[in-house]
Amino acid sequence: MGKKSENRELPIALRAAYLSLHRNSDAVFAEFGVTADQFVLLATLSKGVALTQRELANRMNSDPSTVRAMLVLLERSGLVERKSHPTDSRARMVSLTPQGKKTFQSLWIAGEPIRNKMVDKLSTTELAQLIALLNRIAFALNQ
Amino acid sequence: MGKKSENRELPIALRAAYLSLHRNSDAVFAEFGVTADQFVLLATLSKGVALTQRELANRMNSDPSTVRAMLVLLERSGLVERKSHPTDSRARMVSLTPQGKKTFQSLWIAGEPIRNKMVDKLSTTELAQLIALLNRIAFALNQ
DNA sequence: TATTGTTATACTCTATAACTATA
DNA sequence: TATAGTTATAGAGTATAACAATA
Repeated sequence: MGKKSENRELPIALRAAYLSLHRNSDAVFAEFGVTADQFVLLATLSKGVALTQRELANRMNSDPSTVRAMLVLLERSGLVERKSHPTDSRARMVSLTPQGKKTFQSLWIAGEPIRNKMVDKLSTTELAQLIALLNRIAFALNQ
Repeated sequence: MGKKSENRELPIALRAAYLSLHRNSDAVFAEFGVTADQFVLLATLSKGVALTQRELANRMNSDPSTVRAMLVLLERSGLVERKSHPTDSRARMVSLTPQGKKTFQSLWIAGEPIRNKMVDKLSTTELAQLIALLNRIAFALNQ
């Protein structure tokens, strides 16, 4: 069966593509003192309103204690801040500082060549297919 | 442009799919005392002949010193062994021990539900497309 | 009772740079 | 000179479990 035999290749191909993306990102963001994973956190915050640490962890597919460790580092470098939640005094609202927003803009521009390199050789249709397939896999794995 | 706007989504989708795979794998392999990344190393060795540490690092898309750290752990748990290279006395040949081969077989079986979950909802064509697209992306990022 | 976040803790992966031994 | 591997070192992400405070 074709399917069975290629079953083995998918995890390897997925890993190779992700690691390449991760390494390229780390290399490009290093001059800003930011890691690829920290970029993801900043990008998540950049989308809009402040989030609780738990919401942030959920959206990043990460763990609350992992996110906390990252936030401590990012707070230390002045890119994020944590304020008390208006109604739930257990929670803390995380948001980008002005410097964090500025840095993120630079990071976004610096990362553009990577994003372009990924998609330049793909047609519009292929890109949409790829995203859809990846989302289906992630969904299936989380069931 | 459709392409430009979805440009942003691809890294996120790739990361989400990979992290789901990684977490599922870690969870399943934990009872064997093996991590997802160690599984990849063992799988690379299981394909055939012994490899030098450098070759192993290349095939795993990893770094020689990272691989060394992993090998130290795997040697300690008795799953791999390093013998001197027959002609190049600088190099060391890494291979699975008998116990390593046995454990890998168990790991391979234990991981089957994960691999199946990934592909069950995909047609044969979609699976082949996905693998091909991922490989193209990895290639492009390494240029 | 359940949930948010913190703390303590530990492990793994990652990678650079300096080093040795050899090719 | 270049290469294989080691060592030292450091940092970053990951996650579990126990805990306090609050919902």
